[in-house]
Amino acid sequence: MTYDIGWDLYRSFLGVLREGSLSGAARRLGVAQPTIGRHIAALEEALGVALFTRSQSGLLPTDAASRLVHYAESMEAAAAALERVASSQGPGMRGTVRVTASDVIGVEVLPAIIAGLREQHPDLRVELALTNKIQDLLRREADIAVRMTRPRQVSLVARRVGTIELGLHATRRYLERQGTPRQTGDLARHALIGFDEGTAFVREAAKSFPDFQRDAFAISTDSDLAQLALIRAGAGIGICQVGLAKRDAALVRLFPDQFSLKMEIWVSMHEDLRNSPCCRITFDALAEGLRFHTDPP
Amino acid sequence: MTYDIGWDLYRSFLGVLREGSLSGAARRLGVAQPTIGRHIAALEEALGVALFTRSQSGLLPTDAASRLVHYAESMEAAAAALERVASSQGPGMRGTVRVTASDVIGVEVLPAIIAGLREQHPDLRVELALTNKIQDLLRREADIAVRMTRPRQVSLVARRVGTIELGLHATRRYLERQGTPRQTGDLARHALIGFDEGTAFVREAAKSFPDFQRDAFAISTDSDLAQLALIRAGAGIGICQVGLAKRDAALVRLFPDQFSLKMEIWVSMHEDLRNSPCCRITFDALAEGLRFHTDPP
DNA sequence: CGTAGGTCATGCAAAAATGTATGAATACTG
DNA sequence: CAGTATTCATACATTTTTGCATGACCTACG
Repeated sequence: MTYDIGWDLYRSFLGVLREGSLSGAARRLGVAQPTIGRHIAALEEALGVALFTRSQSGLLPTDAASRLVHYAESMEAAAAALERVASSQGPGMRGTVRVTASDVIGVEVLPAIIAGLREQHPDLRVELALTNKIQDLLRREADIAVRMTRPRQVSLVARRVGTIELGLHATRRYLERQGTPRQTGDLARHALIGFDEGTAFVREAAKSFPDFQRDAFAISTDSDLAQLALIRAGAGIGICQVGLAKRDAALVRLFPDQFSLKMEIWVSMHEDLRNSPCCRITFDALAEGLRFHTDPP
Repeated sequence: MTYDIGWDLYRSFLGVLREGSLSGAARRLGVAQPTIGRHIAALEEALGVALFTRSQSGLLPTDAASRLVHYAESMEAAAAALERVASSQGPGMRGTVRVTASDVIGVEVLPAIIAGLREQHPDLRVELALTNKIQDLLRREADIAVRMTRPRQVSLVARRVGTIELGLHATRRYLERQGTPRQTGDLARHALIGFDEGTAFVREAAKSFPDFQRDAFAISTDSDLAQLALIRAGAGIGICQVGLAKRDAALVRLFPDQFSLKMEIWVSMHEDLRNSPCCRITFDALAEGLRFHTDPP
């Protein structure tokens, strides 16, 4: 039934969706622009559906095309997973493992763990996908996920490695210049660093802290990394992980009793991957490394 | 990263896995045999892994290849789902819906429901995949599943439509010839129709009925349809759905009190498909039709 | 308002993939 | 045990696909 449409057409389709133009997709896929154009035409012909409205400035996906994105992405994820598994065949601990985590964890915590892991296993490749969007382990968009929430899906092996505490911080230097707030109400007179839109979790959590609200923020960004960098640069007072702040002698924690937010850290992967030595050893290394970094559960 | 391996290679790879030979895959995919051979060679080259051991009688997948099957199947399922969604674009109730169910349900119950549905919506195509293996709705191997167990996966919409009772049956004619067993112990002297290997569920259920055990079966098959046909043909005494037996005046139920097994019937689909008119209307038609056919939950 | 940089579409040549035909080796079968 | 029907591999012709070059068009910008 599906044997008359070449799968390469779907690859080109996805490329055009990603890049928004035939030319862009051609560059990305390493082929010529007319080739992509012909692929799209062939696919539209085969499916009997218009996928894009052509224009000189690019191609705009139709509603029909938008409804098909997900499936093309599934194919891509499966192809990528297949390649990763294939790369891990052969003797020794060789192969590629794709790990997803949040920005901050990925930048501040994981590098040391991964470095240690790769020191022991030089043939192990690690792909680090940093995003706050939860990637789908079932679709194998990633092999291993480090997340702040308990995974709900079945057929995942998940381990709770510890908890991370968030707290209000600023640099010593900032506080010397601007004065140290004595009570939470004083925060209103300070440069607060906060979120812009924020995730559902963040918005919910913020409700508990009436002095740390959106309209009070002097600087707001949804990049957790930028918030951390701003705090470190002495731009003001913001929230970051207590564990990270402790490493940095220049950072001071404020109102540790009133401002405290604890999150569980989970490492999870698809249960099928238990038999994959690479994934398993990476899983264990992440769990152990994070256990060391975090507070006990 | 995955942009140097054409997806068509995976399609050929899957074809060879399915058919066990280059020639077979070529026939299935509608191309020539050397083409498939070159595809496999190219894929092995690109992945750096031997996928098959060649022989004159066909190709034997290596362990490495076996570990990759799943991902190629995922791609195939995604491609098929994409095509189905594409086919449902456009005005009116048009499109293709893939329904999976067990053999017996699919042969004895669903045809009437599907016929009625298609009478109302002639442009609706239905693919009926009959298998006792639970197809993965998340991978979109099917759009809608009719199953005897409550689906455990999240992100599925599931409706319990009723219960089905299984009981011991035989034809009136058989009983006239061989005599009607008066007590369950008499069954040992009869031609019992039962399962061969059976599923985990069946083996578990069978434990409750000491007189209906594997070593007592005169005829055994794992095809539920064959069992039903054998009962109808008067070959002996076997288990079938009470609802089906009632339709057939020639069938008599035995030991309705001692032999009774009730199963819940669930209709489920991926929650994303609620927005697909075709899937939704098929889902509703199946739920309503099955509700009519089954006993209340 | 003209230039620069981007887009897609088209004609033609080159390259690549495919198909056909054939050979060699194995497995089944009467 | 010979004959038939498989299989995969190879050589060569053909078709298909792709790439290149170009033109037409739109947008942005000085």
